[in-house]
Parts: sequence; C-alpha cells; structure tokens
Amino acid sequence: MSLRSALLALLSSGPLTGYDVVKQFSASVGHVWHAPDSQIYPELRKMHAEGLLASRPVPWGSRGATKTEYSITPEGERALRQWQEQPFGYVRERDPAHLRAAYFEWAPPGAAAAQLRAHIEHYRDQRAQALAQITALQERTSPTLARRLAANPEDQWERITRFKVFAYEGQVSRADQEITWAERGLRLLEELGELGRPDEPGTR
Amino acid sequence: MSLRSALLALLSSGPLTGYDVVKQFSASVGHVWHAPDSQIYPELRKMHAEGLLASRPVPWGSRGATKTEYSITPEGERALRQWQEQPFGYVRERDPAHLRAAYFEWAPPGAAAAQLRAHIEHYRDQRAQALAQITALQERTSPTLARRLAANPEDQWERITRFKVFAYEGQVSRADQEITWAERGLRLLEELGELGRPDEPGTR
DNA sequence: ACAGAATACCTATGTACATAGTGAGTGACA
DNA sequence: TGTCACTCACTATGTACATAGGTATTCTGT
Repeated sequence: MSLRSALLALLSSGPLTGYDVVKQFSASVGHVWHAPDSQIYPELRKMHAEGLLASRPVPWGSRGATKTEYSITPEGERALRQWQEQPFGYVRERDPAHLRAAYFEWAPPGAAAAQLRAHIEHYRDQRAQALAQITALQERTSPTLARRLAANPEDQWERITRFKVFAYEGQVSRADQEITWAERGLRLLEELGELGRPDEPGTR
Repeated sequence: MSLRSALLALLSSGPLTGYDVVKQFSASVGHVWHAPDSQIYPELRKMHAEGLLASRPVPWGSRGATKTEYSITPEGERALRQWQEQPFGYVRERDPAHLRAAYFEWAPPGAAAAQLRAHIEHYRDQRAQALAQITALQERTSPTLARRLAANPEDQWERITRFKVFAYEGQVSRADQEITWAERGLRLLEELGELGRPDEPGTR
C-alpha cells in the first residue's frame, strides 16, 4: 500500500499526466520508494476507480490523441492523512548482504572480500545520491519541491523542506553505517588471513 | 533466490525434516532472512526436484505415516559456493519509514512524533534480539551453531562463528543508526514546535 | 523526404511473498 | 472415553513487484 501513498504524496503538489507521474516519481519520491512504470500506470487507474484521483483527458499531438491527467481528490487527501496516522507493520528482516556474510565460510577465496568491496561501492553511490538530493532541496533547485512549495503557504515552506531533508539524511547515515560495517568485515577477513589464502572449508 | 540459499546454508550443517527446517530456520537464518513456512515447504520440494536436496522418508507416529527428511547434495553445496561467488543486484530503496518522514507535513498533529517513537521502539527490540543472538553464538549456546561446528573441523570453528557474529553486528549497528535518526527527527519536530501545536497544513 | 531517435503511454507474464487456512497424529489429564 | 493442547506437515489465494516487452507520436538531421 506504500506505492499508493507515494503516488498520493507526489500528486498532492498538483496534477500530472501519467507519463509525468512516472518521470517525476523516479526523480523524487522514487529515491525513497522505488517503483517501475509498469506498476505505476495500473495503480493510477485503480486509484482513479476508487475515487482517490480525478482524471481529465488532455489532447496530445495533432491527431486527436489524448493523455490522461490525474489530480488528487479530497478523498485522496483524506487517505494521505489517514496513512500518516496509522502505525505501520514493519517488514521482516530480509537482507541478502547480511545473509551472505553469515555464511562466508562457504565463499571461495577472495569472494567474501569482493562482496564487501561491492557493498562499500554501492553505498558510496547511494550516499552521494542522497547528498545530491539534500543540496537540491536546500538550494531550491528541485523542480518537484518548487511545485510543492508554490502550492503551499509560505510559512510552511521551511517545514516541508526540512522533512524531506530529514528523510534523505536517514539514507545518508544508513549508507555510512553500511560502509563502516563492510570495512569492519574486511578487517575481519584480513585478521583471519583471508585475503589470499587458498583454503577450501565447509566441506564435511 | 535468497530463500533458496538460506535453506541450503541451513541444511549444510546436516539433514533435517521439513518441520525441523521450518523451526530451525526461524531460530537462526530467519533472523537475517525471514520466511514463512508456507514458502519453505514448497521451496524444499522444488529444490529436491532440481537435485539440490536429497530426501528420505522417515516414519512418524505408529500408523505408518512418514515425514520427509532433506539433506544437501553435492550439487546443493556447489550451488551454495556459487551463490557466494556471484555478485548480487542490490534491491532498490523501498522504505516505508523514510517515505512517511518525507511527507510528514501531511501528518495530523502528534502523528509524526508517534511514528518516530514507534520506530525507536521497533529498533530497540531488533537491537536486543541481535545482541542476544551474538551472546548465544559466542557462548556456544545456540543449538544450530553446535550442529554446524560438529560437522566441521575444529580449526574452522572460530572462523565460522565470527562470520555469524559479524552479520548480527551489522544488524545491531543498523538498529543503532535507525534509533539515532528517529531521535534526530523528534528533535526536529520539537524545534518546529510540533509536539503539541494543532495546525492543519498542506491543504491547498 | 525519409530514417532514426526520443517522447509518451502502456500491457503481459511470472515469481516472491503475505495471509490465512487445513488436517492428521500424540500425550496428558479428568 | 473424551477433549485439550501441542506437534507435524502442508495447501490455497491474493498481491506487490520484476522483467520484458509493445505501439503510437513527434523531433532531428540529412
């Protein structure tokens, strides 16, 4: 149900056509809740059917073709608020990286270290991306934020912006934590003499 | 495909009946990769069909009923090693807590703080659980670990144990990070005067 | 004038997972 | 002898999501 909320949140800053939803999604909310377009289009239609969104055909091209523009309805806004109200069930632990690490004794020589290095790489990227988002928010470079602020009274701007920054800060510190963990892992491997030793373990 | 690997990892310490797989799973690997029994039983059968597991009927009860005992085959062990070798695609960001936080401006008064407090609560639990696992590993209280060590030469014991501890340490520091983040969020709300102010924002 | 790229908008299909059951055997006690 | 709780072993069903297409329309270069 989070995709639904993410879409409502996106559309709460103003109407968008399906295609624009997809585009803006991946450039904003998508950083915190990824979804492919193949999931977005049907969901929009479903939400429309349930009255959370209104739709309006917009002419496109010269041959009478149309695209659909969606906008949030009062009921959609109610759903958004309600979503923020109700506590959510946490998803169960399910982490491929930790799973692998727990059974590194099965990794061929070098493979464990390679995994950890890839882990670090990945989270360095994530970190950089999140930081870029934060700067874009703080310097008001983000077009999605601009739309949203324009749709709200000025005394709310600070508040709205800081919540988004706060969310991305969470991603930054999570990335930091993952990097630190993986580095500790590399040190562990080193300590076990596992960065070059060709040894086959685990075979009962 | 991670469930598959988790099951192979579990069975690599010795044969188990379906039921015991389910039980031991949730007491060990399950902490790092959760799966319900309804997913485990069919997967075991599939893995058996593909030759990763061998099966043997074990009599159960007095009326000739049987249960199935699964054990890992050489091919299963090969799959385990291969899994550790190949790099994995990281799953896309998809975090309900961050998503909510990014749109806290829609939260009714008090709801944002409540979310963050629940977040802290949840990760305190997680943290405690992971720590308990670590102690169980280090003091050799864990029956699953005992089985595994018994199936391996003594000079591997340290190594095997430390990998598992390392994985759980990752959970601990992740939990710590989440708690810190949520606490920062509470401070932000306080700064914005949002722990009691009845104010309706976001309504365009 | 036409090719090719880019834009705009979808659809189909399969799988992983959640949720919620079912039903048979055992042991213990009242 | 009945019923209760517990162990053991599954099955059914729906949804979220990934992967991989497809088909118009407009734009750009030559």
